[in-house]
Amino acid sequence: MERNTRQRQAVLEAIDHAGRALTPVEILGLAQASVPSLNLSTIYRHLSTLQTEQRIVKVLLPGQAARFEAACDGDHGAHGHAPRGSRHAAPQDLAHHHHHFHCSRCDRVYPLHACPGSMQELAPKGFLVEAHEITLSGLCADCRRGKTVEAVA
Amino acid sequence: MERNTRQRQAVLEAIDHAGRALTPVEILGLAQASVPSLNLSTIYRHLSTLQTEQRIVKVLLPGQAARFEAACDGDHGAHGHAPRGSRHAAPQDLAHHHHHFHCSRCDRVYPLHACPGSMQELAPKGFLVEAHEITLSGLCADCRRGKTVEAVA
DNA sequence: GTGGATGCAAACTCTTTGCACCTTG
DNA sequence: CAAGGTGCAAAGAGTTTGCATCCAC
Repeated sequence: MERNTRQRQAVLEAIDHAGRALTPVEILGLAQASVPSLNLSTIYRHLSTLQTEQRIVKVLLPGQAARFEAACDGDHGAHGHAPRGSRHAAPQDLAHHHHHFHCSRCDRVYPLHACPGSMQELAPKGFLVEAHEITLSGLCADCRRGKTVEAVA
Repeated sequence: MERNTRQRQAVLEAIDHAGRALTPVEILGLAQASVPSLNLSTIYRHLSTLQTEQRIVKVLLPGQAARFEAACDGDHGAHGHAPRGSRHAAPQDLAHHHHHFHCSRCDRVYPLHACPGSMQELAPKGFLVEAHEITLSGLCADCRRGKTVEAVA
Protein backbone atom coordinates (compact mmCIF):
# COMPACT_ATOMS: atom_id res chain seq x y z
CA MET A 1 0.00 0.00 0.00
CA GLU A 2 2.72 2.44 0.91
CA ARG A 3 5.55 2.81 -1.54
CA ASN A 4 8.99 2.11 -0.29
CA THR A 5 10.72 5.36 -1.11
CA ARG A 6 14.12 6.53 0.10
CA GLN A 7 12.34 9.24 2.08
CA ARG A 8 10.08 6.79 3.88
CA GLN A 9 13.04 4.52 4.64
CA ALA A 10 15.06 7.40 6.02
CA VAL A 11 12.26 8.58 8.31
CA LEU A 12 11.56 5.10 9.61
CA GLU A 13 15.21 4.32 10.22
CA ALA A 14 15.79 7.56 12.08
CA ILE A 15 12.94 6.74 14.45
CA ASP A 16 13.72 3.04 14.81
CA HIS A 17 17.37 3.68 15.67
CA ALA A 18 16.80 6.57 18.05
CA GLY A 19 15.78 4.75 21.23
CA ARG A 20 13.96 7.89 22.30
CA ALA A 21 11.19 10.16 21.03
CA LEU A 22 12.25 12.57 18.28
CA THR A 23 10.74 15.82 17.02
CA PRO A 24 9.99 16.20 13.31
CA VAL A 25 12.95 18.57 13.01
CA GLU A 26 15.29 16.08 14.68
CA ILE A 27 14.04 13.43 12.29
CA LEU A 28 14.65 15.79 9.40
CA GLY A 29 18.24 16.32 10.49
CA LEU A 30 18.92 12.62 10.85
CA ALA A 31 17.10 11.55 7.70
CA GLN A 32 18.75 14.18 5.54
CA ALA A 33 21.97 12.24 6.01
CA SER A 34 20.57 9.72 3.52
CA VAL A 35 18.22 11.98 1.55
CA PRO A 36 19.55 15.55 1.61
CA SER A 37 16.63 16.97 -0.36
CA LEU A 38 14.17 15.71 2.24
CA ASN A 39 11.48 18.20 3.15
CA LEU A 40 9.71 18.77 6.46
CA SER A 41 6.25 18.36 4.93
CA THR A 42 7.26 14.97 3.61
CA ILE A 43 8.32 14.06 7.13
CA TYR A 44 4.94 15.12 8.51
CA ARG A 45 3.15 13.10 5.82
CA HIS A 46 5.12 9.97 6.65
CA LEU A 47 4.62 10.51 10.34
CA SER A 48 0.87 10.41 9.68
CA THR A 49 0.89 7.24 7.64
CA LEU A 50 3.36 5.49 9.95
CA GLN A 51 1.08 6.26 12.88
CA THR A 52 -1.85 4.78 11.01
CA GLU A 53 0.20 1.67 10.28
CA GLN A 54 1.12 1.54 13.98
CA ARG A 55 4.83 1.53 13.21
CA ILE A 56 5.33 4.68 15.30
CA VAL A 57 3.58 6.47 18.14
CA LYS A 58 3.09 10.17 18.70
CA VAL A 59 4.39 11.36 22.06
CA LEU A 60 2.81 14.52 23.45
CA LEU A 61 4.31 16.19 26.51
CA PRO A 62 2.90 19.25 28.25
CA GLY A 63 3.99 22.44 26.53
CA GLN A 64 6.18 20.64 24.01
CA ALA A 65 6.00 20.10 20.29
CA ALA A 66 5.03 16.58 19.23
CA ARG A 67 7.64 13.83 19.22
CA PHE A 68 7.54 10.38 17.67
CA GLU A 69 8.93 7.04 18.77
CA ALA A 70 9.00 3.52 17.38
CA ALA A 71 5.97 1.42 18.28
CA CYS A 72 7.61 -1.33 20.31
CA ASP A 73 5.04 -4.02 19.57
CA GLY A 74 5.10 -7.49 18.03
CA ASP A 75 4.93 -6.25 14.43
CA HIS A 76 8.29 -4.63 14.93
CA GLY A 77 11.30 -6.09 13.13
CA ALA A 78 10.25 -7.57 9.80
CA HIS A 79 9.21 -4.64 7.67
CA GLY A 80 8.66 -6.39 4.36
CA HIS A 81 4.94 -6.95 4.82
CA ALA A 82 1.88 -4.93 5.64
CA PRO A 83 0.71 -5.04 9.28
CA ARG A 84 -0.85 -8.44 9.87
CA GLY A 85 -4.42 -9.45 10.63
CA SER A 86 -5.56 -7.87 13.89
CA ARG A 87 -7.25 -4.58 13.20
CA HIS A 88 -9.54 -4.66 16.20
CA ALA A 89 -7.26 -4.16 19.21
CA ALA A 90 -6.88 -0.72 20.78
CA PRO A 91 -3.49 0.93 20.15
CA GLN A 92 -2.46 0.48 23.79
CA ASP A 93 -2.80 -3.28 23.57
CA LEU A 94 -0.09 -3.46 20.96
CA ALA A 95 1.98 -0.44 21.77
CA HIS A 96 2.85 -1.35 25.37
CA HIS A 97 1.56 1.44 27.56
CA HIS A 98 4.34 3.54 29.04
CA HIS A 99 5.31 7.07 30.05
CA HIS A 100 8.16 9.48 29.44
CA PHE A 101 10.97 11.44 31.04
CA HIS A 102 11.95 14.84 29.71
CA CYS A 103 15.46 16.06 30.48
CA SER A 104 15.37 19.77 31.13
CA ARG A 105 19.04 20.17 30.21
CA CYS A 106 19.43 18.32 26.90
CA ASP A 107 15.72 18.41 26.03
CA ARG A 108 15.70 14.72 25.17
CA VAL A 109 12.72 12.49 25.89
CA TYR A 110 13.28 8.94 27.18
CA PRO A 111 10.73 6.16 27.57
CA LEU A 112 9.91 4.87 31.05
CA HIS A 113 8.95 1.23 31.26
CA ALA A 114 6.84 1.36 34.35
CA CYS A 115 3.38 2.63 35.18
CA PRO A 116 1.78 3.06 38.59
CA GLY A 117 -1.67 2.02 37.32
CA SER A 118 -5.09 3.44 36.64
CA MET A 119 -5.27 6.52 38.92
CA GLN A 120 -9.07 6.38 38.93
CA GLU A 121 -8.87 7.21 42.63
CA LEU A 122 -7.43 10.67 41.94
CA ALA A 123 -10.57 11.80 40.13
CA PRO A 124 -13.65 13.27 41.86
CA LYS A 125 -16.65 11.00 42.31
CA GLY A 126 -18.69 10.72 39.14
CA PHE A 127 -15.71 11.19 36.82
CA LEU A 128 -14.74 8.34 34.53
CA VAL A 129 -11.00 7.98 33.96
CA GLU A 130 -10.30 6.44 30.56
CA ALA A 131 -6.62 7.32 30.19
CA HIS A 132 -3.74 8.89 32.04
CA GLU A 133 -0.45 10.47 31.11
CA ILE A 134 2.55 10.83 33.38
CA THR A 135 5.54 12.96 32.48
CA LEU A 136 8.60 13.10 34.67
CA SER A 137 11.21 15.78 34.20
CA GLY A 138 14.61 16.58 35.61
CA LEU A 139 18.09 15.48 34.57
CA CYS A 140 18.90 12.38 32.58
CA ALA A 141 21.88 10.27 33.62
CA ASP A 142 24.22 11.89 31.11
CA CYS A 143 23.35 15.43 32.08
CA ARG A 144 23.38 14.64 35.77
CA ARG A 145 26.93 13.46 35.70
CA GLY A 146 27.91 16.60 33.86
CA LYS A 147 28.64 15.11 30.47
CA THR A 148 28.31 18.18 28.29
CA VAL A 149 25.67 17.00 25.90
CA GLU A 150 24.92 19.39 23.12
CA ALA A 151 21.21 20.24 23.31
CA VAL A 152 19.18 17.80 21.23
CA ALA A 153 22.00 16.06 19.43
CA MET B 1 2.85 48.53 40.02
CA GLU B 2 0.24 47.19 37.66
CA ARG B 3 -2.50 49.57 36.73
CA ASN B 4 -5.99 48.56 37.62
CA THR B 5 -7.63 48.76 34.24
CA ARG B 6 -11.03 47.41 33.26
CA GLN B 7 -9.24 44.91 31.03
CA ARG B 8 -7.08 43.56 33.84
CA GLN B 9 -10.09 43.32 36.14
CA ALA B 10 -12.09 41.44 33.54
CA VAL B 11 -9.33 38.92 32.88
CA LEU B 12 -8.71 38.31 36.57
CA GLU B 13 -12.38 37.92 37.37
CA ALA B 14 -12.96 35.47 34.55
CA ILE B 15 -10.18 33.26 35.86
CA ASP B 16 -11.02 33.65 39.54
CA HIS B 17 -14.68 32.75 39.01
CA ALA B 18 -14.12 29.82 36.65
CA GLY B 19 -13.19 27.03 39.06
CA ARG B 20 -11.34 25.34 36.23
CA ALA B 21 -8.52 26.10 33.81
CA LEU B 22 -9.48 28.36 30.89
CA THR B 23 -7.90 28.94 27.49
CA PRO B 24 -7.05 32.50 26.40
CA VAL B 25 -9.97 32.37 23.97
CA GLU B 26 -12.39 31.26 26.71
CA ILE B 27 -11.12 34.11 28.87
CA LEU B 28 -11.64 36.48 25.98
CA GLY B 29 -15.24 35.39 25.61
CA LEU B 30 -15.98 35.77 29.29
CA ALA B 31 -14.12 39.03 29.78
CA GLN B 32 -15.67 40.68 26.74
CA ALA B 33 -18.94 40.64 28.67
CA SER B 34 -17.51 43.55 30.69
CA VAL B 35 -15.08 44.99 28.13
CA PRO B 36 -16.36 44.28 24.61
CA SER B 37 -13.37 45.89 22.90
CA LEU B 38 -11.00 43.54 24.70
CA ASN B 39 -8.29 42.12 22.47
CA LEU B 40 -6.57 38.72 22.60
CA SER B 41 -3.11 40.24 22.76
CA THR B 42 -4.13 42.22 25.81
CA ILE B 43 -5.28 38.94 27.36
CA TYR B 44 -1.92 37.34 26.67
CA ARG B 45 -0.10 40.32 28.14
CA HIS B 46 -2.13 40.14 31.34
CA LEU B 47 -1.70 36.39 31.53
CA SER B 48 2.05 37.00 31.57
CA THR B 49 2.05 39.62 34.28
CA LEU B 50 -0.50 37.73 36.39
CA GLN B 51 1.72 34.67 36.26
CA THR B 52 4.67 36.74 37.40
CA GLU B 53 2.58 38.09 40.26
CA GLN B 54 1.58 34.51 41.08
CA ARG B 55 -2.10 35.33 40.88
CA ILE B 56 -2.62 32.69 38.18
CA VAL B 57 -0.89 29.52 37.01
CA LYS B 58 -0.35 28.25 33.49
CA VAL B 59 -1.71 24.74 32.96
CA LEU B 60 -0.12 22.74 30.15
CA LEU B 61 -1.64 19.45 29.10
CA PRO B 62 -0.22 17.11 26.45
CA GLY B 63 -1.24 18.19 22.97
CA GLN B 64 -3.40 21.05 24.21
CA ALA B 65 -3.16 24.80 24.02
CA ALA B 66 -2.22 26.53 27.27
CA ARG B 67 -4.86 27.10 29.91
CA PHE B 68 -4.79 29.29 33.01
CA GLU B 69 -6.26 28.88 36.47
CA ALA B 70 -6.35 30.93 39.65
CA ALA B 71 -3.36 30.39 41.94
CA CYS B 72 -5.08 28.99 45.02
CA ASP B 73 -2.50 30.17 47.57
CA GLY B 74 -2.53 32.33 50.66
CA ASP B 75 -2.21 35.61 48.80
CA HIS B 76 -5.58 34.92 47.24
CA GLY B 77 -8.54 37.03 48.25
CA ALA B 78 -7.35 40.51 49.21
CA HIS B 79 -6.13 42.06 46.01
CA GLY B 80 -5.60 45.60 47.15
CA HIS B 81 -1.88 45.20 47.82
CA ALA B 82 1.18 43.92 46.04
CA PRO B 83 2.24 40.36 46.88
CA ARG B 84 3.72 40.31 50.35
CA GLY B 85 7.26 39.71 51.55
CA SER B 86 8.33 36.19 50.65
CA ARG B 87 10.05 36.21 47.31
CA HIS B 88 12.23 33.19 47.99
CA ALA B 89 9.84 30.23 47.97
CA ALA B 90 9.45 28.10 44.85
CA PRO B 91 6.11 28.49 43.03
CA GLN B 92 4.94 25.03 44.13
CA ASP B 93 5.24 25.95 47.79
CA LEU B 94 2.59 28.61 47.41
CA ALA B 95 0.54 27.28 44.56
CA HIS B 96 -0.45 23.94 46.11
CA HIS B 97 0.83 21.21 43.82
CA HIS B 98 -1.95 19.40 41.98
CA HIS B 99 -2.90 17.75 38.70
CA HIS B 100 -5.71 17.93 36.14
CA PHE B 101 -8.51 16.04 34.50
CA HIS B 102 -9.41 16.70 30.88
CA CYS B 103 -12.92 15.76 29.76
CA SER B 104 -12.78 14.41 26.25
CA ARG B 105 -16.40 15.30 25.60
CA CYS B 106 -16.76 18.91 26.78
CA ASP B 107 -13.02 19.68 26.58
CA ARG B 108 -13.05 21.23 30.05
CA VAL B 109 -10.12 20.91 32.43
CA TYR B 110 -10.77 20.36 36.14
CA PRO B 111 -8.28 20.46 39.00
CA LEU B 112 -7.55 17.28 40.95
CA HIS B 113 -6.65 17.76 44.58
CA ALA B 114 -4.61 14.66 45.10
CA CYS B 115 -1.15 13.54 44.10
CA PRO B 116 0.39 10.08 44.37
CA GLY B 117 3.85 11.45 45.20
CA SER B 118 7.30 11.82 43.74
CA MET B 119 7.49 8.99 41.17
CA GLN B 120 11.28 8.93 41.37
CA GLU B 121 11.01 5.15 41.27
CA LEU B 122 9.65 5.18 37.71
CA ALA B 123 12.84 6.69 36.34
CA PRO B 124 15.90 4.66 35.31
CA LYS B 125 18.86 4.62 37.68
CA GLY B 126 20.96 7.73 37.37
CA PHE B 127 18.03 9.96 36.40
CA LEU B 128 17.06 12.79 38.73
CA VAL B 129 13.33 13.49 38.90
CA GLU B 130 12.66 17.12 39.72
CA ALA B 131 9.01 17.36 38.71
CA HIS B 132 6.12 15.29 37.48
CA GLU B 133 2.89 15.96 35.68
CA ILE B 134 -0.15 13.72 35.69
CA THR B 135 -3.09 14.23 33.38
CA LEU B 136 -6.20 12.11 33.60
CA SER B 137 -8.74 12.09 30.84
CA GLY B 138 -12.16 10.63 30.26
CA LEU B 139 -15.62 11.91 31.06
CA CYS B 140 -16.46 14.49 33.70
CA ALA B 141 -19.49 13.91 35.92
CA ASP B 142 -21.75 16.12 33.80
CA CYS B 143 -20.85 14.45 30.52
CA ARG B 144 -20.95 10.98 32.00
CA ARG B 145 -24.54 11.36 33.09
CA GLY B 146 -25.41 12.56 29.62
CA LYS B 147 -26.10 16.18 30.40
CA THR B 148 -25.66 17.72 26.97
CA VAL B 149 -23.01 20.25 27.72
CA GLU B 150 -22.14 22.50 24.84
CA ALA B 151 -18.41 22.07 24.13
CA VAL B 152 -16.37 24.55 26.17
CA ALA B 153 -19.20 26.68 27.49
C1' DG C 1 0.66 65.38 31.71
C1' DT C 2 3.10 61.07 31.14
C1' DG C 3 4.22 56.42 31.25
C1' DG C 4 2.14 52.26 31.21
C1' DA C 5 -1.86 49.88 28.84
C1' DT C 6 -4.49 48.90 24.68
C1' DG C 7 -5.90 47.58 19.92
C1' DC C 8 -4.42 46.35 15.55
C1' DA C 9 -1.50 44.19 12.44
C1' DA C 10 2.49 41.81 11.49
C1' DA C 11 5.73 38.19 12.80
C1' DC C 12 6.78 33.55 14.57
C1' DT C 13 6.49 28.50 15.52
C1' DC C 14 4.52 24.25 14.53
C1' DT C 15 1.73 21.74 11.42
C1' DT C 16 -1.26 20.98 7.38
C1' DT C 17 -2.53 21.44 2.58
C1' DG C 18 -2.67 22.63 -2.63
C1' DC C 19 -0.35 21.89 -6.62
C1' DA C 20 2.78 20.82 -10.33
C1' DC C 21 6.43 17.64 -11.06
C1' DC C 22 8.83 13.27 -10.30
C1' DT C 23 9.32 8.27 -9.14
C1' DT C 24 8.06 3.61 -7.97
C1' DG C 25 5.97 -0.64 -9.12
C1' DC D 1 2.31 4.43 -17.66
C1' DA D 2 -0.49 5.60 -13.77
C1' DA D 3 -0.99 6.25 -8.99
C1' DG D 4 1.11 7.75 -5.39
C1' DG D 5 5.11 10.47 -3.42
C1' DT D 6 7.85 14.80 -3.19
C1' DG D 7 9.26 19.68 -2.77
C1' DC D 8 7.85 24.23 -2.40
C1' DA D 9 4.94 27.73 -1.02
C1' DA D 10 0.97 29.20 1.13
C1' DA D 11 -2.44 28.66 4.75
C1' DG D 12 -3.80 27.84 9.63
C1' DA D 13 -3.81 27.62 14.86
C1' DG D 14 -1.67 29.59 18.90
C1' DT D 15 1.23 33.08 20.76
C1' DT D 16 4.31 37.18 20.73
C1' DT D 17 5.71 41.81 19.46
C1' DG D 18 6.06 46.70 17.27
C1' DC D 19 3.81 50.80 17.19
C1' DA D 20 0.70 54.68 17.44
C1' DT D 21 -3.02 55.96 20.40
C1' DC D 22 -5.33 56.08 24.83
C1' DC D 23 -6.19 56.44 29.70
C1' DA D 24 -5.22 55.68 34.83
C1' DC D 25 -2.81 57.86 38.18
